Amino acid sequence: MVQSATARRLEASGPGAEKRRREILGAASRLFRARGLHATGMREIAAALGMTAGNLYYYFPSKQDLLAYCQEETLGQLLDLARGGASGPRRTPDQRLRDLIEGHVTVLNEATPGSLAHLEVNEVAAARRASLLARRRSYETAIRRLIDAGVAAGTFRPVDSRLATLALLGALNWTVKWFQPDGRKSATEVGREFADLLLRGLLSGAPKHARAAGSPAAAAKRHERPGATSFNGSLSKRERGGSNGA
Amino acid sequence: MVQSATARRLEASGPGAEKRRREILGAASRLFRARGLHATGMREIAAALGMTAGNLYYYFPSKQDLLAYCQEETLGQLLDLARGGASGPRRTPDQRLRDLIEGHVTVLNEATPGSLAHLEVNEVAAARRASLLARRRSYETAIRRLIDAGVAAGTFRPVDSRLATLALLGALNWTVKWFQPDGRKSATEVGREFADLLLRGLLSGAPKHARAAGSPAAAAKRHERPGATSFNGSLSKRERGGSNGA
DNA sequence: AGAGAATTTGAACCGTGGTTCAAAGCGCGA
DNA sequence: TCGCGCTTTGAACCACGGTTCAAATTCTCT
Repeated sequence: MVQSATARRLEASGPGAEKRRREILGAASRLFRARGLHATGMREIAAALGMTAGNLYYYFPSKQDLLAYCQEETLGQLLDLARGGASGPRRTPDQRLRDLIEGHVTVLNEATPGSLAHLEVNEVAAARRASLLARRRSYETAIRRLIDAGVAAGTFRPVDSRLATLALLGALNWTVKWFQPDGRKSATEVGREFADLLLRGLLSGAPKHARAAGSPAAAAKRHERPGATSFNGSLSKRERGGSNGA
Repeated sequence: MVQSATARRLEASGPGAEKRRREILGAASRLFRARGLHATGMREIAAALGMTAGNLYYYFPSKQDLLAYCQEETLGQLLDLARGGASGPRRTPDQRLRDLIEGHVTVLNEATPGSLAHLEVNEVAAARRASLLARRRSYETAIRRLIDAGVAAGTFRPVDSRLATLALLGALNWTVKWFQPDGRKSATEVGREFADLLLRGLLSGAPKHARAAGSPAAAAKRHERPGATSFNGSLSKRERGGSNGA
């Protein structure tokens, strides 16, 4: 009960310590994202920086903390983004939302230090999760308010801002699953197109939208798929790892 | 080298076997989704059905297979959906896309047996992953073609159909992260609103969109956040599990 | 009832991976 | 150069969880 103050002072007090921590965080983040959270071991993270597994524990108390800090980092950047747009002079909600979308994609896919998204939030322990969720909620609220403002101003159609926010965030966060730095488009470009897509939608001219007459989810009702996926197919037991593409 | 044909016949040949497998698959799927793939152990899945861990191996050769089958199942339903819409008489691309969106959300969030999305694809071993990725690609292509068709017909604005598909799928797949069966809206309702949102976008009237004059991602450049997240905060070591909310 | 197959059990095996720790290195001021 | 903290090491610890297996139980058909 008294070890906290004393025992903890022993760890990482030097000048380069903070920088070192950034490096570790960076490597961890990169690996988490590339190979998955559970697939990356502490030894692996350490090896990526030419150091030893046990040495990591001189800078971070646990893997959990590594993950938590990654998320805090990213979340911090996103919140900065949201706040930054808010402080600007008089900009319309749609302009601000555009920038936010573009920035979001950029932060998630190009930012160097901690690029791990909200993904895997439930992997962090309860105590830390609470803080993360609170900040995430804050970010989501910011977006939602922006949409509400747009609706109030008449710029946006009257929509369920909660759902719209969720749809928006889904599209944006999902980018980490497929975006490739050496792909044909930069993160910022993707962000720009996404903004356009989400704000203007797909439809072109005056919507001659007749409510789909057919049965919408009727096809989904075919649950009884006879022998669709036979279980007795060839099953190669055991097989591990390998490189994972996008 | 000769065990395959012989040894495997010993497993699960009875009449109720197939039904049993469905049950297992269902429980696994439910748990995977609720507590996360790695958080759910075989013993847990077994316990959920009142059986024993080792008993599962009488029906499935490995946890990997459990996961793979879950994904195959879901993917199969989605492909059915895509094909179903295609076979219909003369329906416009936007109508078909609407239905597909609605169906997608429904399948992912209400379907009983295997509701695990494309998520976690890289968790399955190489051999099986290949098949899954192929089918997933097939599904994505179907959507993309739908969009292309819509563009060709003039119903949709000229967009990068690849990006549009990705944005769409992101929004849809992300629903599994927040959707709650006992929430205020059913999966189908959510799907319907999403369809509307994605097809029509947020903007209302004639877009008086002046290209955002300000610096778009300028705020994102603030990487040097001074002491924003101090690392020396209180760090509670060790802490495990706990219930995870959405 | 009884034989043989289908199913289930429970305990043990075992690799993996997060974590700890005492014993070195290393750097720098005195 | 000596000493003293900051760092790093490497090996070992240990629990967790997927998996195996031989024995026990249940089911079914005659």
